[in-house]
Amino acid sequence: MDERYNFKQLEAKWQQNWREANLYASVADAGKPKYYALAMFPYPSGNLHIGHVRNYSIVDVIARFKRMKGFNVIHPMGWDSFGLPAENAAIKHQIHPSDWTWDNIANMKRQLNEMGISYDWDREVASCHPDYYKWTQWLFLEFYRHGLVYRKKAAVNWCPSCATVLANEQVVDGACERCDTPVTKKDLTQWFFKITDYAQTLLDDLEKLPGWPEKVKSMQRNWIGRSEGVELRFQLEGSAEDITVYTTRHDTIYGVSYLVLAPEHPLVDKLTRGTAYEAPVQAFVEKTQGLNEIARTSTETEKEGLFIGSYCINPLNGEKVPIWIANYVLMEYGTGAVMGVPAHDERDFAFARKYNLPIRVVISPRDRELDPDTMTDAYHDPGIMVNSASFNGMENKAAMEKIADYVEDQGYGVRKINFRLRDWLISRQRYWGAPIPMLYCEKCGTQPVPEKDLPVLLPTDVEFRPSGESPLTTSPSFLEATCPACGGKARRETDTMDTFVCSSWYYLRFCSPNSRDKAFEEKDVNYWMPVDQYVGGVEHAILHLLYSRFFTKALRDFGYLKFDEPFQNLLTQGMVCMYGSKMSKSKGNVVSPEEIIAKYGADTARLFILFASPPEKDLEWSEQGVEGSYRFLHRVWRLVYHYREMFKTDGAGEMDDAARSLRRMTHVTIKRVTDDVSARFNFNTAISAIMELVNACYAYREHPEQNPAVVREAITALIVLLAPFAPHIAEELWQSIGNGRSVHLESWPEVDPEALVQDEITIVVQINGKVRERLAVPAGLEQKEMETLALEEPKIQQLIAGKQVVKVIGVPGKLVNIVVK
RNA sequence: GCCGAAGUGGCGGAAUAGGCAGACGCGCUGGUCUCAAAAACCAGUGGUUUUACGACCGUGCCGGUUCGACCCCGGCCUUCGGCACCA
Repeated sequence: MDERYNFKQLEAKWQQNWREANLYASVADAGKPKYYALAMFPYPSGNLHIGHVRNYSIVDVIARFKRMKGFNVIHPMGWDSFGLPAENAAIKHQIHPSDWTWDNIANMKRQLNEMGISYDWDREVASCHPDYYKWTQWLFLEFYRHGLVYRKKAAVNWCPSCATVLANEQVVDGACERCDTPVTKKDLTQWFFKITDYAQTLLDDLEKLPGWPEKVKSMQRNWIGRSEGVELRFQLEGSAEDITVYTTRHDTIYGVSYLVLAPEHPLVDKLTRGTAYEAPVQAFVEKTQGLNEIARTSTETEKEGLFIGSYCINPLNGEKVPIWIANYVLMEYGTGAVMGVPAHDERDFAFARKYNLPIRVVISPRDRELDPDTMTDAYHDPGIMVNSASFNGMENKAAMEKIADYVEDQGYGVRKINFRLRDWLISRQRYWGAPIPMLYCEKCGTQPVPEKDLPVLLPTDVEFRPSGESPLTTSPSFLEATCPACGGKARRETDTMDTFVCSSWYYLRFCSPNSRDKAFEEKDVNYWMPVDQYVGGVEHAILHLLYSRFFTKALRDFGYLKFDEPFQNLLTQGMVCMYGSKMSKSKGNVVSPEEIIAKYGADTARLFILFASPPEKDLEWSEQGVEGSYRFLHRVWRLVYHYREMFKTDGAGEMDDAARSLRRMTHVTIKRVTDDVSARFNFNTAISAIMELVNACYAYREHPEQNPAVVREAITALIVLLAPFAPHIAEELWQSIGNGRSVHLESWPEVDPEALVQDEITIVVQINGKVRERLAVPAGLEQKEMETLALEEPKIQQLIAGKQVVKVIGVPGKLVNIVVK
């Protein structure tokens, strides 16, 4: 054994050894309990960043721990390798996206191996490989077959910089989530996944996920945005047509003083064409549409509108209601038409005041009367119905049900549940993605590519320059196809799929990565799935995690899966920060994992990152902290080195107090580390417990009488406990104390309850809740005896002298509190 | 506006079921070793006060429950995150 810890040589040695032994391969085995540990697979940008290191270190600890606990662990890794950066690099550097991507994958795989992460590389997948995207396309066709894919023309989000459309989920504050460019609207015919069919289930089943952070669940609830209300028809005056509005406040229908249409509403043109209102209305519509998404949907934007010259009839009270258009009504939500109730809605109130529209109170607070002329705010609290015909005097909450019943009975409208969630737009006008496997035949119309013709391969003869159209349109060989129905000429769909489609099912492919004739084998998937522990950044709280849940539910309904949630437990790891803000190239506060590993080694890097903060919290990077972890590993090394000879004999020594105390420490540490790792994923406290054991060993080293058996037990436990966190040094030390088999194949140590027993414990004596004295007492002392002992203590006697003891509270094993007056 | 999370030494953080606040690490101070330094090892390290023993204060703020509150309850403040002219 070397006297010094030489991480460089030892880490390389063991990485090679583990690879050659294929130590982390996983094989389905119905006789063993399985455990699926998964980190969100990365986009192969070329280099591992520190966030990856954190993510993969966390999952690696879990995987290694579960393996040692006897689980059949699957811990795969792959590449989310379609996407824009490859294409941008191709344009910039004249490299093919494929070459760029595969080079990056090779480099990142090397970096991951240098981290010592225990992946089963036999299961590696890359979403840009034809063997993978063949099945992405197959899934698309399955969804199509089941009516969950459709094509429609819609005003869609367009990112001018990325030159492609985006899903709603990819628009953040009106800007592209990738490049921050403000998104514009474009009318395009695009492919959609009907995720809205699953809105209710996606919402309800969040209840089945107690292992998910509340935060992520609430984000998904917000995004799905369920609301219960009523769709109500207003007859147009002097016409058979009507306008349907959606409202969640049908208790206020008697307070309607106007009706507002979205400027894009189809009736607007119809009602104003050829009237005096046509010109001003058109001007208004153009002005509103000129606004970008941010201005259009901001609460700050001044509410503006225009009367369009028509009236309709309030079905409940027969009143004539003027029809307006306004910038605050959105065509995309509900019916694109709302009723204006100024007395009870903030926006309507502001609008009515501005344009002098009547305000009628229909819900009155119990303690005062509202005066429409002097009100300064809309009233939206509960109250009593007024000015509402037969509903007067009712609680508005109760009236809501009654009015909904009435509306339905009279045929004025129906109860309606609305969702904010939109269908998922998956077409992308870019090259580096899975081609959408559809054909257009002049005779037969839209035709799916037959399964036997999959994959629809990406052509190589394409022009990458972004033009707003898919680069695939520049490849004649790709465009021309044969109609599977009539054998005539057909044209291929040239858009590719959103990369989130690829990442919505990769966790299934990991179960059967090499299956040639199926996306995944049912027996594999039903053995390994669901994922027991999923770990990744919170930035995917909605996007990837919602899409994956949708895929799993749909595939269950198609009959391919037996479960309906893909990820049992989810951990969203915190960001890695430096100088208080997230590491990013633009802020210039990045540290390179490669440099850290070169300087300190992978074990140090892992240890620091796990020790500095619990996994779900943000982590402040500190080079001094890294050095502390490095020092600790040296300290462990020297300790084992010091005791190396003791492993060459099997002699025991006398069990004196010091030996007993070290043995106790060993087992306390086993208990603490086990609890911290299994129950809480608090790796920081697990590591601190290991550090305390090391400190205890150093203290014991000074003791004149050494007990080799106790030392061997402590050191053995230390190395095994350290193995999930710092796998290389643990392996080296393990072998250097005479073990031939890998430490990573060892069983997790068991706590010996005998070792935890103490003869004497320290209790605290409080007077009025303040600690006044500490007493050493025999363990297991009865409450009464403990109280007596505390009261007899001279110092306590002195402190309570002359005072009246009101009460004595004894908590066995902990403390005695004496209440005095 | 609605929903969610957080607030503890100089710093990262601990306190797992209401029972010793500050584990562990960083930093700092002192010591040992050394010609010297580094490394290593040992000791100390919340604040105020005291020669000292000790005493008092202390977990964002105000109040409550309790023998006892970082922890539970009520009300605020601040920071971060999500949703938001969603009808």
